[in-house]
Parts: sequence; structure tokens; C-alpha cells
Amino acid sequence: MPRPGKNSYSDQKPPYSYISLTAMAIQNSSEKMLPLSDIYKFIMDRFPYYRENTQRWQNSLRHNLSFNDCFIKIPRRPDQPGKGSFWALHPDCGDMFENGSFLRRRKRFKVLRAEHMACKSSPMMHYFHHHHHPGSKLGTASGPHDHAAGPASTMSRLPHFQGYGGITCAQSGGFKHPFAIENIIGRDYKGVMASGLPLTSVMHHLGYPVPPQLSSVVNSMWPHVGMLSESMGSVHVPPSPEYAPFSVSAKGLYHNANGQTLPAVPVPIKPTPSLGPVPSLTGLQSGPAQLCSPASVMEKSDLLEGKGNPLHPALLLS
DNA sequence: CAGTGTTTATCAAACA
DNA sequence: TGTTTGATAAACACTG
Repeated sequence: MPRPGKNSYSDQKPPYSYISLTAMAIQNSSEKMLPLSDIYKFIMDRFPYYRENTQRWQNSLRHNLSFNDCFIKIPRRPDQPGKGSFWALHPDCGDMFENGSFLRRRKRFKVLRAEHMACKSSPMMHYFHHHHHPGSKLGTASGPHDHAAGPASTMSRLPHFQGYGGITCAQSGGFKHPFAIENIIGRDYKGVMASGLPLTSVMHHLGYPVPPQLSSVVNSMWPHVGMLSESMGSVHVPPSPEYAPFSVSAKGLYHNANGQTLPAVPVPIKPTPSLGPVPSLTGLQSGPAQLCSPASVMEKSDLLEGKGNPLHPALLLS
């Protein structure tokens, strides 16, 4: 068993798609958004595999950022000079990896052209309407192999506002995507929310005050990313032994309603039935806020079958 | 000019 | 087996 933190297997390709890697980087940032260069840096820091052939994978990564609607571009403020924009996660992209695989999403996340018109009254929509570049992909055409873009909801879709204080016009208690802080730190986060922490990355980006508490909370989200440290005896379910260094300590981060510590790491590409929906974790589905996966990106059959729970433990990289 | 962002195309793997 | 998704390559435009 390799010791986490050691780079024994570092030259192997991590079991994450560029989408999930990028999402990790963004979610790991204190402001929930990063410039491209910082995304590069994050990935190279944590995954030595990506310290080589940088031109190749960085091109792929840029392609993913542009191509996938789950990533949204946030222009820099005038007082944040620099090259390129910030990249954030679309708030409704949460069930992208609902199947537990971080290599392949169950369904591509798409937004509809009209949807970003739905919440004009939102202060953040105001921001986007006034700051978003004409070439923004919010509402742009699909890519070449996007023949089956599913319907998207008309709810507000702004980076990381849902669950951070009801800034959007989305219903309160709505969908929390798995890269979101409240899903990653589990119920502990509810206490944070109850305390009224008014945090949103873009709020801060826009100059709104963001309490410093957020940083410490966020830093607990991806301990494997931040430290690659040993896990203090918590449950580990690495995607493979080779990637144990990238597996995650769930201790203190992810609990079900009974306070049980649960595995919260990526599972193999094709989850085995035994690992799959994790029947023992059904308790996780309690709680109204956790059941509001966006129907927009789910198929009706999924809803009927109760699929798409954004809190599938495999989605929680914490 | 280098870095960033967009778009098209192709192929392979995974999925339904 | 057809469809969807991800990876890769490449061309091109834009920008600091």
C-alpha cells in the first residue's frame, strides 16, 4: 500500500477526466473560480502525470472549458488585471458525475439559450448581463457532437450562488452540486449555513464582503488535493490502489444522517453493483435539500427511478 | 508574441 | 449496435 503523499504512482494518469480535474481545481479555490493558469498549476501540483506533455493536455483542458457548459467564464474586474478570465463551475452541473465515475459523466450538462434570461432580476444575472462577453457560451450553440442536448431548466445558473445564501432565484433548499461545499463537508456545512455565512465566490469577486471563515471551510473540501496526506484512520475507497494517494479522507467531512462516516471518493469507471448505488448509504437521501437535483439535466426515467441524487458518495471527492 | 479562448474534426471508450 | 462522452489535434481569433 503506497503511502499517501508519496509519488510512488505519480506518473500514472489519474482516473479523472479533464472536467473533473478542472472542477476540483475550481472548487478547491477559495473563491470558487480560477484563471486558466491556476487551473493548470493546480493539476500539475497534484498530479505529476500532468507535468509532462503540457501542450497536449492543456489544449484539451481549454477545449473542455470552452466546450462544456458546466464551466462558465467570469470576466475579470477592472481591479484584477491579468490575462484571461476566471473560470467557475455552473451551479447546476452538480450531477455530472452522478454515476460515480469521474472519467465519464452520465449525461452532458447543457444549458439552454433561454434559460439565462430567466432570472434577470437576480443581482448576479445583472452582473452577467452587463459583464458577460458576447461570445460567452451561456446560450451559444452546441458543439459538433452535441446532438442530444437535453432540456435545461430555466432556473438561475450562476456560479456557486445556490446554497450559499439564496442569492439566486433558484428555490431555496434547491440542488446542491457535489463539488459544492455543503456536499463536501456534509452536515457540518449546515451549521455554517445556519450561521448565515453569506458567501459566494462571485460575490467576493464583485467586491462583496466574504467572511474569512469561508477559506478554512473550503480548504477542508479536498484534503487529498491539498495535502495528499495520510488519512487518520478514515474510510478509504480509492479508485484503484495506484491512486490511493489521491483518495480522500472522509473523516469529519462526510456523514450520513446517522453520523456514520462514509466513503466519499471516486469509484471505478464502471461501478460494480456492489459499489454502485451504495445501498447502505440510502440514509443520505434524507433531507429535503438533498433531493433537488435539477430535473433540467436529468431524464424523466431518472427521476422516476430516483436516480441522480447529487449526494451520491462517489461524487463527493471530499 | 505568448497565453487564452473558440471551434471543428476525428477517434476510442463507455453507455443505453 | 447506435449513441454519447471524453481525449486529442489543429486552426484560428483575440488579448495583455
